[in-house]
Amino acid sequence: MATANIKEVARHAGVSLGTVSNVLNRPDTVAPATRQRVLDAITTLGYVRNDSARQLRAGHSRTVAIVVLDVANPFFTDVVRGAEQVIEGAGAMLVVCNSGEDSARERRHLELLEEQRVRGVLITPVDHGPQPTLDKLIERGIPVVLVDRGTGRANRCSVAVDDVLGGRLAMDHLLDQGHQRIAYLGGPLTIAQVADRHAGAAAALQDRGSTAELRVAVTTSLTVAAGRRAAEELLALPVRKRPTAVFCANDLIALGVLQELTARGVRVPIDVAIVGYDDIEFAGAAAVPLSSVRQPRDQLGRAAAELLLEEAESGDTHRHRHVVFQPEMVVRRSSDQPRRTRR
Amino acid sequence: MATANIKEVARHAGVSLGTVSNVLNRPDTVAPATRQRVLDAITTLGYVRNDSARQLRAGHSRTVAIVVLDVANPFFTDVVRGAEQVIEGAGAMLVVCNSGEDSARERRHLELLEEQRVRGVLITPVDHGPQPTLDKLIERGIPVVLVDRGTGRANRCSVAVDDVLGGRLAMDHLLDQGHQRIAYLGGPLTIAQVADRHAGAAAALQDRGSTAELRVAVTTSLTVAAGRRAAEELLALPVRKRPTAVFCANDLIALGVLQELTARGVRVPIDVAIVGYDDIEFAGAAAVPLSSVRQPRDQLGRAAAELLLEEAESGDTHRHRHVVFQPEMVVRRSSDQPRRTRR
DNA sequence: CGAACTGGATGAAACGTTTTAGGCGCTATA
DNA sequence: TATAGCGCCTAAAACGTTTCATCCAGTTCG
Repeated sequence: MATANIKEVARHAGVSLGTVSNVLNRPDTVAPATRQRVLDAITTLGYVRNDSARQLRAGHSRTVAIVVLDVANPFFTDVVRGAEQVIEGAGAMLVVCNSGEDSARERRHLELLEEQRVRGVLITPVDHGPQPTLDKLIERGIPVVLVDRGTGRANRCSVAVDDVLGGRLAMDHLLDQGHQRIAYLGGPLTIAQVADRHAGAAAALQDRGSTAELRVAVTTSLTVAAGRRAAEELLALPVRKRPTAVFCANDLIALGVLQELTARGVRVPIDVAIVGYDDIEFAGAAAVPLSSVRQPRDQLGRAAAELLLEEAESGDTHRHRHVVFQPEMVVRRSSDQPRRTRR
Repeated sequence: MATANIKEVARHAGVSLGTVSNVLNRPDTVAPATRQRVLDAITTLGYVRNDSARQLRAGHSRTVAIVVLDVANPFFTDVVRGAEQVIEGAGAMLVVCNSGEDSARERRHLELLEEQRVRGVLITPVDHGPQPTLDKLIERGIPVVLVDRGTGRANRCSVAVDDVLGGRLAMDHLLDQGHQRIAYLGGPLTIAQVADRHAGAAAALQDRGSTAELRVAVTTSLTVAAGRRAAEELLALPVRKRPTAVFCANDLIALGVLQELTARGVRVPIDVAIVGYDDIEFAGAAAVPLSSVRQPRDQLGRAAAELLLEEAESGDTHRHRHVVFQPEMVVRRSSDQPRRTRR
């Protein structure tokens, strides 16, 4: 119970304290016989390294934190899995913190992480404006990598997916299918992704010189429930004005829309086509498999983790980088229904 | 950059080092004027407590870890959210570790957590047999609470949901609807939940003296893909032998089944009824909303966290407890189709 | 044979806290 | 006027590592 420490191990093995430390950290510098004696002592005493002491000495820990907006959002869980691979491969530990889209919680987490002198932080910040707590981390020399948000800041690395391109891809697909009345569902528009995807859709329309109409319906959040409500509003429109296709800012909304439409007897994709965004696992598993814009989520996590480790190791010589991935259109049944253009 | 420490703060404020510590930990024991001087010094120097040193002194950290089988499984994310509330309410920090159903990774995590002298561990262990790494933690005095697995161990607390009851509820519901050929889908059977839910279903059958048939189809995992494959196998049966209802060990399987069946033109619930388990968010959001056995997931997380904190505080006087929650049958469209009993 | 290395081990310092025992100057009490 | 008590503060001892400067005994080389 009274946890054995390195000193007791040393005494037990009949060597000095420094030698035990060498066995632990530079095994090749100690003679095989001695090494074995120390290892034996370690196992018989059940010694386990005290990481607090080690960190205290080292000045920083070996854990990397990822602060996500919502642990329950499949997008982030995939990013986490990607980051895990890299971080654990480097012998460090990834801990997941959940801000729950709440800046106060985010701040509290960052403060605690700073106290813990974490090796680095991967974060999708709640706010877009100035981020004093984050800047403080950076000043202190803790590497920060922005995930899927805020590309373009000079004092930190970032990884992101080209949301404007994603919006284009979705819109091009729907236009290819001959849709003339299209709705974009998502919100709040203060979220950069939501705005960018819409910008991409609008740009696609303009580039083609299409006469199609793109209407925006702003939702209060990016959830299934919000999707249901948005669908209700669509259904309130007279059929002639009703969009024949909806492009949703994420798959949760799309699933909500899908559920509400089918519940009300509107056929997908015959009456209304749906395209989502993110391509979460459940997108393909929906009763009407959902077309979606796929983001390379685990790559996003991996790239972020790699940038972080790189910065943590190279220190001052590090030059911040901004990696942008390209999304991909995945067409499934929910939008696979070409229609005649109506004049 | 060269992080200020408590000593510099003391010098800056013209007090002793111990006084600064008192301002931080027992503010009321220091005279208001001095306190203010110290606080000013802290802000001007941008001092941030070094948690490693604090932990080293204290002998343990203020973080609690939760080790889940899969961060991407909505069941666990909800448990995490419940636990978070309690842990953060107590001023501690919850970190999420992902074992990914891999005992090696689980072990590695536990070892690192032990090195970090975490305050406690909430865990759903990968294996059911003896758990040496976990026992080692307990011997060292680190509280461990089992989550949804392994109730009945003497040396640790646990929280769980009554899976046998859950199986009963589902089966009773299907029998009430008049089904005579029912399949139970899930696996591997070495997972206690999978076995218990089946046991409950079988018990319900027996208690009623029903003549209905309960066939078991074992899957290799509890995923959407496994559900699809299981559905394929069901479809291979001649229609007369085909079950009219399937009870799935979890919602992921149920969603997979639902997708495959509808893709193959089998109508749910008219041709085949489906009942899932867990009632994840997507269950209600499926195109045919899924009947499911709901587990009080956040309560599970909350209760686990409370037990943990209790144990961490009371120390030796603690008596281990095993909390069991009761599941609830949520009937939705996927099984809402009474049928005439066929003889 | 002396000098220069070398592999292997040692001892002590340092990391930044918290805590404990005590010190100092007052005031209230007997 | 002693004494005890109190409020406020200080000094020093831990906590368990890692690292760095040494040291020692061989070995190699000129």
